[in-house]
Amino acid sequence: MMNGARLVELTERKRQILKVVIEDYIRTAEPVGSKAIAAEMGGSVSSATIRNELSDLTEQGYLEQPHTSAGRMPSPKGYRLYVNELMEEQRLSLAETEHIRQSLQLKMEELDRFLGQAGRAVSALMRYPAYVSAARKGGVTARRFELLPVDENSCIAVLMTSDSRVKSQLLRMQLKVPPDQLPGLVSLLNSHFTGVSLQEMSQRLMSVSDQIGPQLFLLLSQVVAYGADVLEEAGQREIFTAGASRLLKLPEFRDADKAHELMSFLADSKENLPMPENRQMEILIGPENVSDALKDASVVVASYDIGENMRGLIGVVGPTRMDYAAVAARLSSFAEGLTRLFEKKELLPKEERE
Amino acid sequence: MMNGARLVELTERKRQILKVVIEDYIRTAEPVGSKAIAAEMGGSVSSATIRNELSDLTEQGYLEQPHTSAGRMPSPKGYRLYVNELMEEQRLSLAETEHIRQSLQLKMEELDRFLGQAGRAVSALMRYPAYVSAARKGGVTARRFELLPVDENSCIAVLMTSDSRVKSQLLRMQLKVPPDQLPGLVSLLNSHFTGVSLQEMSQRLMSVSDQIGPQLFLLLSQVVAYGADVLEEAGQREIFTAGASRLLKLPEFRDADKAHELMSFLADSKENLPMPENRQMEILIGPENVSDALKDASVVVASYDIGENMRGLIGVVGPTRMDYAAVAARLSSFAEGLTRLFEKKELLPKEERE
DNA sequence: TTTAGCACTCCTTTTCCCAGAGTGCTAAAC
DNA sequence: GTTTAGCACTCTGGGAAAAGGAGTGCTAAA
Repeated sequence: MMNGARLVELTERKRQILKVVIEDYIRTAEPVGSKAIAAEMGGSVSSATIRNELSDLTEQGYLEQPHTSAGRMPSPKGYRLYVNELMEEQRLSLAETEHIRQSLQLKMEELDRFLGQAGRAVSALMRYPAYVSAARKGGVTARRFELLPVDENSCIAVLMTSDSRVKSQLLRMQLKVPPDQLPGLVSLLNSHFTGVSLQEMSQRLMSVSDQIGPQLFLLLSQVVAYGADVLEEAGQREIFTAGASRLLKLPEFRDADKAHELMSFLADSKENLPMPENRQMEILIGPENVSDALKDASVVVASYDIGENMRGLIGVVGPTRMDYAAVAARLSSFAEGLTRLFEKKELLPKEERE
Repeated sequence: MMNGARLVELTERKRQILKVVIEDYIRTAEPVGSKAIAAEMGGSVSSATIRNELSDLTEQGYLEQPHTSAGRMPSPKGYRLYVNELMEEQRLSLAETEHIRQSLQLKMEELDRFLGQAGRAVSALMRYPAYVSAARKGGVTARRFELLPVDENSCIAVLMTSDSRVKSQLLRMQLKVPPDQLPGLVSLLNSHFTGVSLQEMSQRLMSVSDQIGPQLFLLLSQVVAYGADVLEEAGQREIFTAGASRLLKLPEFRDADKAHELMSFLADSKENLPMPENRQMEILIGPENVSDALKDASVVVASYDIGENMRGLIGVVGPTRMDYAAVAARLSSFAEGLTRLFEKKELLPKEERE
């Protein structure tokens, strides 16, 4: 309904003018004047005409004036229209696609480290701060336990999770357990503590307490506690941010206080960054952001798949006048690349379908 | 020899004046005038006398004047004397010691995560950016391998390193290997590939190539390659930085360009941060830093022990006028706390002495 | 409906000035 | 000989005033 209204609301010329204003403002970070617009539109109309149009656009809330006799700059509403309708999908040059492809060709060792790298790459590419996260699609459970004896006082607990990640840790045993008792414990673990939720695990721990001896039970508790730790951690999302200092290069963040606010938000609030769950890509403009620190900034965020079980988000933070077309194009290309990469590399091999 | 010279070079009163200037400047970030000094010294001498002394101190290079008729501010040489001789070891209040103790009481899960937390804690405590790293004292070798069958196409490789860390990964096998062949492979791994350097490992891989069948050899290579990866990574130091945005609160970094330079240095150059190997604590003042980005900043860095096999560094970056006494006191307390913490908690249990 | 012209507004930059803080020197006092 | 008071001089920081400029809105004519 809003869209229909808009199409009537704005003549083709007004839309064109709006587009010019926004793209100019994106480039220069300065309010745009009628004369500049007239020039940019090929001189087919005079600056006076433009002024009339600008007046209308301002009245309708697409543009703003910092003060009476300044040029115009886009309002959030203006940016929104631009992003929805005016912006041309930017095509990436071959060179650039190649560049993105290459920056993904990094050694990917562990997911955490890799996400950090991805964040830095995106930030470098966009020249804005970026953030990355990965989250499990569903709940994670234990798939398999294993215990390896080291000596009488310690053993290694190995845990494979339902998303095929393997974690292990050395455990010190409070009470000595002879190595030949371990296999029994392992089968107990695998029969009772796999494929169940965290809560369920602690309940089952209680229920088996009388079936085995105290030393074994102590060790069992340790292993289960470790497993619970791993699963809990696996269910959480960690967020990596990169390139926050790029903000300082932008005129709108010359003011140290503003920059500080946003930067410490990026550094600390690993929680409140925009995380749209549904869409493939989302653009949040200024006040559309919930978070207060972001109210003068915009966020472009895309999602990508990590195999079949996980989904990640990768976002870019910039000033409201950020070059939405360019950022969106690159980010979506990057996200696609990530999805493909995780398909191919099988960092997390797909789970057997049951 | 320089020290001897210095003791003669400066009268007690000059030293006192120097101290007042530095501590004033630390507080205010403004050049200090003769009158203020006279007042702070209890009015026992007049400002004129102070001026004479200041003149001398400036000539000797301990103080600087931004321009002819401004107050004095300390030069790096002045700070150096202050740190070496004038600064009083600051005693921490009980409350503060307690605060430090508490900020170490965090869940420490994995070392990486923990170091990140420690960095943030230090940065919050000092109100300056901080960085943390951990490095193995000696080379790391493999201590023990294990292979756990998953199915015909994959198995889990577990590796325990000489510093008692356990790492594991799921391996996809190119060629099928029946599970009952694994034990033999494990004993081969443990007899030939433990306790040796990375280079040695690849040599031995060659030498055993004709002793076993091709499928087994392929798997063996995979495991050894994984082991080499782990060891290599374990030998590297990663550096965590925290609180970089605090720079923006300091008057000397109001200039966005300066702040940007230092901040991106902190974010990127995980390599070039000051890393004194020997001392317990080190203070590097302005130009004493090798790195260019740090030439207008100072660094206080302390080392701590992680069990018996590792050693870490924790540093604070600030303006040259940073409050050396306060930072040094807190940092050293923090480093001690870390050392004790790692002793107690046995995150990395001490290695058996052979 | 478009355009030229013009008066007007408000920001930005520059210039100017001045108060204030601080120095260095000199000459007297201790 | 050291310390101090006094004084002339220097330099900065900040604010006011002025100049400049970009841009608008309106009016009247094309």
